[in-house]
Amino acid sequence: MDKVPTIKDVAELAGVHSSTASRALRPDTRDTVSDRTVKRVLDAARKLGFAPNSAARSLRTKTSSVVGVIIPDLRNPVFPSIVRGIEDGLREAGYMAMLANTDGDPETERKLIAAMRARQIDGFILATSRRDDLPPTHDGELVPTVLVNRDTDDGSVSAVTADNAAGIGAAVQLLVGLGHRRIAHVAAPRELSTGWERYRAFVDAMARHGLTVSEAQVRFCEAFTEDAGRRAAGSLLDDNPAITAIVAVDDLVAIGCYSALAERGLSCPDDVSVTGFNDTPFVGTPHPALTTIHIPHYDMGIESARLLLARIKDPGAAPKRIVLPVRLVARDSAAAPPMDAAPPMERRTR
Amino acid sequence: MDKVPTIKDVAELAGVHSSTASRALRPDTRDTVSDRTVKRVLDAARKLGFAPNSAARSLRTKTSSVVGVIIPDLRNPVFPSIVRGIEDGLREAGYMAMLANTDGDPETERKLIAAMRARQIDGFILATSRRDDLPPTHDGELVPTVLVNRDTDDGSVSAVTADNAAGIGAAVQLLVGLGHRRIAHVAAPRELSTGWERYRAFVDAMARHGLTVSEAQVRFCEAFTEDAGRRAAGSLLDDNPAITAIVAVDDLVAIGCYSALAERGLSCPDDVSVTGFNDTPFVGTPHPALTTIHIPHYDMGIESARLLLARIKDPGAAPKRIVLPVRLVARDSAAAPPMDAAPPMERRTR
DNA sequence: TTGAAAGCGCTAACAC
DNA sequence: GTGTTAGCGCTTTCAA
Repeated sequence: MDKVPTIKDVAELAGVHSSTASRALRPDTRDTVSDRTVKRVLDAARKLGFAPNSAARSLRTKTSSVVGVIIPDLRNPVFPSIVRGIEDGLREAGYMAMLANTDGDPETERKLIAAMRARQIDGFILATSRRDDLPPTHDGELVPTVLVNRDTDDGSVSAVTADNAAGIGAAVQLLVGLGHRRIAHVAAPRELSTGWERYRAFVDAMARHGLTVSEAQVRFCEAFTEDAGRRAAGSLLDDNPAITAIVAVDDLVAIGCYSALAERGLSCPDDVSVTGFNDTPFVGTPHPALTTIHIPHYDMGIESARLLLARIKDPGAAPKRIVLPVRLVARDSAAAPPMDAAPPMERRTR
Repeated sequence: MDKVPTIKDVAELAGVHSSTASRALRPDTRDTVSDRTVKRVLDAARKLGFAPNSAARSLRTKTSSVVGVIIPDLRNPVFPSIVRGIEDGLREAGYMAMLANTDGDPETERKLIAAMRARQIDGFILATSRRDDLPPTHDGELVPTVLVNRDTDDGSVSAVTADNAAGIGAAVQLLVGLGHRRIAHVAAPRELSTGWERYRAFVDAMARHGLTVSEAQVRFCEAFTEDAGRRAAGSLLDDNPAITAIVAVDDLVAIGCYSALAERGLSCPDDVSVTGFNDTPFVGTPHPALTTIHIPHYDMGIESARLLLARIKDPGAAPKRIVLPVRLVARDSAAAPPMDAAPPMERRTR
């Protein structure tokens, strides 16, 4: 009915000046005002249903309590939980999330960041970074930024990631323990830290078991999609029919491997074992249930929000990297290799 | 390095007054300025990398080109695609999405709406509404709002939904065609339009086939979750062991029905058929692959964004309701009832 | 402890 | 077609 109340209305009702009302309203300046006045102002604000106009506040303070969250595509099942965690983490502190998707296109990302900057955003959480990306700047000033799930090489930006090395290590160890020797890797693009780290981890883990990795054992696919996984695994299988196990960089890619196997009349896990990464919702239900590496999606979101809020408060602090533990989830897609495939001596050594 | 450029800097560089620069910069007022001046201003803006400060603009115009998107929980697999569609629909028009989750709590929703209002949001897309909800108001003024996936009874708010009646009708028809007669329904809460409409559609569809629905054949679960579905189906099965098919209100609930069946040593589809709703990603992969109703998630998002933008432009227009078509996706979870369960005459009539 | 005054960057009357 | 002026609602010196 009446117009929306401003701080002036509150001040008037409380019988003080608007600047005093402002001081009384904000917790951080509250102690410069007498208790009696604070109470009067707060009462008046409550009575009027006052909510500060954040545009006006932003204009003055150049802050907005809004954070930009940029991801490749929300439909990739890794992201919903991460974003949910971010939202919860931000909300605790009175911040909100502005969400946008890039489909992995750097140009779209650039535009989005610019558009969000113009909207006075206080910081960014990015799940889109490539290894060689620079942190976003605001006319020379670094904008507080945290990366989730991905990381950059130079380490100049804070990042929250899962322990890729441990995860891939666990997958390789499981397969080797099962008796596999000819293990292949379907990797993600080298430009992405997730792809690169997991690839490096694969090579290292294999080496730890005395196994070398030839080029023919690895395929880099162009994206984290089922279809890319299907094609990469197909080419791998065709060039290299002797492989008995595939470590996929990601669950979606692993499901793509299932298709490649099926197309060639191969059975998983009887002919070829497959492992995934992420423990995406519902990967427990396909047939066979996918053995994969669980990452703490939600917690990664929460942590990245906290880290960003800390950076916003203290932009000078050194960048921090948080690596969250992962866990092998053994299901049905990894089993012992077929009889004729494994070195006889070691077979079935449980 | 230099400060971030304001419209004054642009005006100065172009040799005009800031108000002229403002007019030249915005497409809608551009034609009140001479072509020569427009060009000069645009060049200056480009050279300086000028982006209008949206806080200042908001403060003046009371608009923000930001839309609030409020959903129950992003982790429910219906939402990612819808939200993605919304984001794409908004972006076409230069709008952005602010996202928040309520976990279905009306109080959280209320607070969120208030917080977003204070942030000068231009409108809301809500996937959280209960049937008796009122549209959000801004001190007496209705805030432009569109509902997605859900609807309210009074029809005062624009809404984009899937054709629930047709979907449930198709599921019932499939099951009846397969020979089922004792078909049960695991419904969602009556307070939600999705729950209520699908329940009504179930009763109607059964009637169309000459089948009446007793109370014992229906359970309302408290939420769209696997666990709620498991419990509801369990109680249904225990009270009513003769049923041969379950129409679930939703895929998550249907997967819960799988669990209830398994716990009782019953097989799907051999003993009991199950149908879902939504055709959520990956429900094609569990065992058995779920027969369900596909809804156009992404398009629902796009449409709701467009509808909201139209309402923002013309708040006076009558509320519009868009019902998008659905499609039965027959997979493996619905089959003919067991021999001894179906009326002999009609069995296996193809 | 409080008030006065200025100003963030932009847009919209109004005047020329 | 363009400039002048005022002001959106808030915070923040500065003075009292």
